[in-house]
Amino acid sequence: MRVRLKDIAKDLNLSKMTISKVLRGQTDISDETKARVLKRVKELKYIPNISASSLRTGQTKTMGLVLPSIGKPHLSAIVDGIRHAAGAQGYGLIVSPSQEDAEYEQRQIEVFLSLQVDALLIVSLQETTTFFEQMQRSKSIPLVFVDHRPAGIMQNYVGLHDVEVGRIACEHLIHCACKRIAYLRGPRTAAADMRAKGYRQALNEHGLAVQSDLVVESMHPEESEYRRGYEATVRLLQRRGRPDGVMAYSDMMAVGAMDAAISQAVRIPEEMCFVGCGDDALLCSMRIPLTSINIAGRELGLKAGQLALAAIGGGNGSRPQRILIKPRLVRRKSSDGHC
Amino acid sequence: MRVRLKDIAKDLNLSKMTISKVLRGQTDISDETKARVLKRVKELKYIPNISASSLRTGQTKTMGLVLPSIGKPHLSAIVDGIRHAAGAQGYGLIVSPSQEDAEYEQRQIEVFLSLQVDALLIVSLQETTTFFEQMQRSKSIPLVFVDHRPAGIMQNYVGLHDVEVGRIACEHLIHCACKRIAYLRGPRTAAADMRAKGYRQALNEHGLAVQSDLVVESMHPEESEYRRGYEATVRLLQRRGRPDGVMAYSDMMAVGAMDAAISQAVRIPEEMCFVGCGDDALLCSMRIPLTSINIAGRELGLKAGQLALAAIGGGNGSRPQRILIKPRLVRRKSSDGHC
DNA sequence: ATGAAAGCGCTAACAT
DNA sequence: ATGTTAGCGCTTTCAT
Repeated sequence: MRVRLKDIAKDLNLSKMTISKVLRGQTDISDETKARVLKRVKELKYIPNISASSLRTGQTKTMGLVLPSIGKPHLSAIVDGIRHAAGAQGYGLIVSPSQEDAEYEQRQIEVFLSLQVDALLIVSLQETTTFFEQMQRSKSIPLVFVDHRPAGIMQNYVGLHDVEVGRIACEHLIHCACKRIAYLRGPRTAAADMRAKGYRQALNEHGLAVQSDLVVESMHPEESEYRRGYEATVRLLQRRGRPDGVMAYSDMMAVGAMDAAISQAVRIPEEMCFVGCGDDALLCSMRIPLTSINIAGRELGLKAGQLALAAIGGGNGSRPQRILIKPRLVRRKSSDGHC
Repeated sequence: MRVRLKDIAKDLNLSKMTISKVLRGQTDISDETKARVLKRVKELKYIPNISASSLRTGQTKTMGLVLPSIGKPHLSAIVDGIRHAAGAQGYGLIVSPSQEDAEYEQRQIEVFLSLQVDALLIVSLQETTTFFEQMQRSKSIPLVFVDHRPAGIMQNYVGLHDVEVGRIACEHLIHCACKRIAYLRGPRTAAADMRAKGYRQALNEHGLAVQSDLVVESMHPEESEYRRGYEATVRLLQRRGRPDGVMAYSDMMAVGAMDAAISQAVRIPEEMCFVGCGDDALLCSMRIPLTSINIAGRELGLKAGQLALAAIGGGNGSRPQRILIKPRLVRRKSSDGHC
């Protein structure tokens, strides 16, 4: 049987209350007993039963994070940030992947609720926010949406400043003296639209025309990102007035794009500069090291965690917040020519 | 306040006992009340408090999984398998990343124990197994090591049959009529040694000599895998009697290796075949689609989950098991020439 | 077929 | 400085 407070108490001829007090750092205990208790607790490898204490206190000192998948490098940094924020306040973090399935996501959330987590962070797949509104009607624990925002959201949200992603990438290419900047834009999502907007803004602000045929949509969404980047670039290179700068929605598309250029003997970065997005350690260190937009995932996670903690502490007094993290550019060789 | 059994009971003029029985599918309840209860439970979005029930039953119907990182694609399939096994028996799964930190791993395990999970699955970073032995002395919940095995382990273990990884890759190249097969071997770990062993076995069994200069160690472990694969292959190509088959410890190394070959105008797969390992969807669909060893992560996870469940059910009667999953080859263009 | 009482391990509030 | 009592939400056991 697992060691309980009662066992330690009996062992030391004290009441379990005393042990409990020591463990929670109450001050009305003599230094001597405190030391004795701590010693024995360690020896016996006592591990408190959170279920029991939460029943009494209504707190588990644990936050739950639901995310779509375990395999995406970019989520890793976010998790790390959240974990750091949680740990700093003595909170634990438990995670649950929803396997890219919106319905499964809901079930995971229920698992967390039944485990009595004190706050819930969600990289959600839901398109709308109705499920969460219903949820908050019955039981209201702090809720923080991370990285992905369902439409019409009113709750806490910490995400990426997508307009800035597009703007920063584009401005960098402009500073690299690029005159004809192509954008391999990603899927038709709200986030992708924001990035395209940033791209256009940057061009405008620097007096460059937006040429719509330089913004390339994926023709075959079922293809790999690599191929999509590759083929889009092949087409761009056939254009009269070939682009001298290419920015892509993802690192993988950028890698595909660079390969297309290489295969046509285009020199990088002298003749053409490239910027990816994601700053994936693996992809950016291939062939020609790729300049990329770092999503600042750790900072994002940190902010999300802090927001959750504040909401736990602040009761319902604190109103929903919306925080956008600014990405930053990481320069590498793919754009280091004429900068 | 969250809805409790008592609330539903009051609402329906029943005792909370009756509600509890309905929820757990006891049979001594009239169909009519059962229907009434179920209806109301749904309407009120009742979510049971696992903390409370576990206190009584000693079970949370939840398994915990500790893994080094959230960002590795290969772990994703494993998690999926475990989750599937768990779900099939009505168990929940919660995950916790240890951020590649062995000490942090131990703390995560304690979080799970204090949360009262019914079983623990671990992709461990520990080099030895002493921490776990101590742990099991005080409180013995089922423990399953997954994918990575600390030295001298006596507990349940489900992992990859690493010898087979090396053998299958090598045999495939042999069947592709390769005569001089190089191996870009990975780190100096037990798993990597096993794979090298499989490679040698395959050569021996097919009457090919093991040429030690065809087994390449990473010279600069601080470099990216891509670069290591690239540079190793450049050196191999300078060799008198250049290899006609290359297998690599990872997909990324194989991609680097192929790039090196391409840059020297070697035709793939006509002049040289390549096999990677990991079957990473992204990497294998680049440039020249890469033949790779699929780690069968989902099956691995499934088995691990089932083992954990069996251990929960079987009490301590069931003795530690060791299960090795056989990988399988996924053919793609990089080795599809003269097969 | 339904319900009352007791108790799981812990802690808030109140003695001593 | 230490201990007692009661109760968190649930389920086990035993009535009714």
